[in-house]
Parts: sequence; structure tokens; C-alpha cells
Amino acid sequence: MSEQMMTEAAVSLLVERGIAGTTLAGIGERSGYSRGLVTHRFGSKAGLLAHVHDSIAAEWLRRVQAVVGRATGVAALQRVTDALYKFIVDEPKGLRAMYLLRYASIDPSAEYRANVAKLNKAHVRALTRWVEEGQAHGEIAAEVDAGLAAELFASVVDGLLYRWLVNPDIPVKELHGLMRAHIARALRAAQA
Amino acid sequence: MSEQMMTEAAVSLLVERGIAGTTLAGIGERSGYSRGLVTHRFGSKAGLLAHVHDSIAAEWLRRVQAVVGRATGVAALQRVTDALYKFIVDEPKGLRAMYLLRYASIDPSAEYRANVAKLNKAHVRALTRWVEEGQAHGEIAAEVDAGLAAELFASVVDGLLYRWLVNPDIPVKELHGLMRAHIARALRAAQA
DNA sequence: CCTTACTTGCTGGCGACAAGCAAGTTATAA
DNA sequence: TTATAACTTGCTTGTCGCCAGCAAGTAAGG
Repeated sequence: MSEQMMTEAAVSLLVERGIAGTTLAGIGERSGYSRGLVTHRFGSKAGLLAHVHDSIAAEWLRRVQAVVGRATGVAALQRVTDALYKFIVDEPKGLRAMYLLRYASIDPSAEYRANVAKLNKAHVRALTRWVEEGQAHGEIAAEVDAGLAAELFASVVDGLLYRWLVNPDIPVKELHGLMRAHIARALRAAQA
Repeated sequence: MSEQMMTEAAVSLLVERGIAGTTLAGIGERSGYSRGLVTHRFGSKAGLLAHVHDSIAAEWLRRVQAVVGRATGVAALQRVTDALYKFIVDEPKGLRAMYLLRYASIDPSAEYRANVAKLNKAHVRALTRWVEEGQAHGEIAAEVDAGLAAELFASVVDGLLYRWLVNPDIPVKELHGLMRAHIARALRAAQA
């Protein structure tokens, strides 16, 4: 179906030329259709971008769920970082497109912004729950503020991806290892 | 002078309407000039945005240097976070505009991108040096990979600011405290 | 003939560029 | 010293090309 084709064309164009450099006509034509079909289907450029973002985000969610499984506490957070590392290696283009869109949504003119804010909050909720479960099992120190730790964890992930987008040569693998170590140490220890 | 006026108009428009929503004509007129002056002065929209970014970045650099002074090691990194927190409180508009531009520069179509990459590398170099100095003084564990720790620190800062941009209600103050604590614990301890 | 899938024609807005104008400022020469 | 000519600076206006968005239209299958 044309939606799928156009979404794929959009991803490749986004990675090649960025958001501003990606035109609706370009997407239509690269996917073998006319210049007008994208608008017709997705209503607007923002609508298309939201669709692209959400479809990759769904794939990311699937991966995280598969890797984390029923784990909780430190193991759950570590596995999230594992999934992240794997995603970087397996599908750099998709991840790049998703974060390109996600960072662009900071822009107040992006209607899409509220969606991303909601998504971020959902992520933090899930992370918070894992931390709390770790505390319930006695694995994670009780003094840890679960919500705060979750927010910081999410920040590290987002920040790392931003830096990777700007400079793909950063030592992603080593940073992944360092994160894993930090998670364990920070959560098991006491906290201010 | 008109440059200063237009830069200020640009910052306020960027915060209000974002990059896409900010037009050159709008900047020119808000600053009391004609629609064409911005292009005439800065060559292009990208040129203007680079100028806006760099002038705020210079202010940020001044602040960091003032706060860090001759400190090194853990104290230096903690004071960077202090400066960051203070900047968020003192000049949220400027910081917001700068990071809006910095994140937008991920976009491959932004010529500006190489500049930001260079800037990021310079930051990491400074951070690395502070960590190494801390190691020389025996304050920071020798096993710590200074460059890696610096990259992770920079990621946390960037990630936090991203999250703050999307959702200004996150507990910035508490996160600042948590970061301070993490820095001390992570660097003084051994590391994988 | 009616729906579904797609195309084509058109418009307004914006960035970019080029030409131009007005108010200085410096140079020149009687 | 002053008149005027040559040039600069700071800014404006006219115009072009590109793109998103819209509306009308076409083609093909049931």
C-alpha cells in the first residue's frame, strides 16, 4: 500500500536531507506516486511526520517490551539501555529519523509537541514503576526518589541520542557499558 | 545598532513561535526595521540563527568560566551544573532559544551543524581536562575513563535541557541536586 | 455509477536576491 | 573656507522560485 511506501521514502529522505530539506513532492515521487498524494493521505506535512514518528516509536516500544520482559528494578533499566544500543546498531536510520522528529517537536510551531510531551511522560511513568518495583524487592535503596531517578535516566538516554545524532562517532558501545554500571551503582547506593 | 535589536527580536520570536514560525520579515518589523534588513545583514536565515546561537553560547561560556574559576575535578563539574541551574532560572528565554537552535542543528539541511559538533567537542575537551586534573590530584579514581565520563556528563546536561524544553514543569531544582550527588559518587568510586 | 486511489492546477507565503535610495563622509580643487 | 564631486553606509522595495496546502478532476474496479 502507498502509505507504507511513502513512510519509507519519508524516512530515507529525512535521514538524507533533514526535515526542512524533505519536501512532500519529493516523498511522493521517490515512493513512485505523484507529488500531491502525501498531502492527500496525511492531510499535512505535520500529519505525515507524526505518522512517521509514531510508527518508529511503536517499533521501539515493541523492542523494549521484548527485551525487558518481566524484569524489574536495575535489570529492567539495564535492559532498556541494551535495547537502545541494539536499536542504534540495527536500525540507525529509523532511530535517527525518530529522534530528528522528536527534537524538532520542541519547536512551539510544531503541533506535534504535545504528543511528544505525553510520550515522554509515559516513558517516565514506566521507568518509575520499574524503580519502585526494585525498591519493593529490596534491591533498590528505599531513599531513592523513583520519579526523579526515572527522569534522570530518560534524560541520559535522550542526551546520548542527541549527541550521537550530531556526531555519530561517539563511542556508543562504551557509553552503553558505562550507563549500565552507573545504573547499578546509583540505585543500589543511598542517595541525597 | 540594528544587529543587536534584530538579535533580540529574533530571540523573543524564537521563544514565542519557534524556528519555523519565525520569519525574517517578522524579525525585521518587530525590531523596527524593514522586512529585508535581516537578510541583508546576516546573509540568510541560517546566518542569523547562527549569530543568535553563538551570542547566547558566548554568554553561557562567560557564566561557566565565572562560576568554575580555578576549580577542577568534582567541584568543577558540580559548578557547571550550578551554572546551568542558574542560567535556567535567570535567562530561560535565552537558554531556550539557544537549545532550540542547537537541537534544530541536528537536521542535515542545517549548514550550522558542523559548528555545533565542533562546539560539543570543545565542551567535552574542557570537561575531560577537569576530570583528568581531579585524577592527578588523587580525588577522582584512576580507573575512570575521563573522556567517557565527560561525554556522559555532557549527555546528561543536553538531555535534561531537552526535557525541560518539552516540559518546563520537570523538577529542575531536584534534578540539579541529584546530578551533583551522582557526579561525586560516580567519579570517586571505581568504574567498569 | 459510485467509491476508492491517485493526479493536476493553482494560490499564498516565505527566503533569497538585486536594484535602488537617502544620508552621511571623505576627497578635491578653486 | 567652501563648493561639489565621489564614494560609503544603512536600509528599503520589487521580484523570483520553491513549497505546503487546497480543490477540482480523472481513472479504474466492483
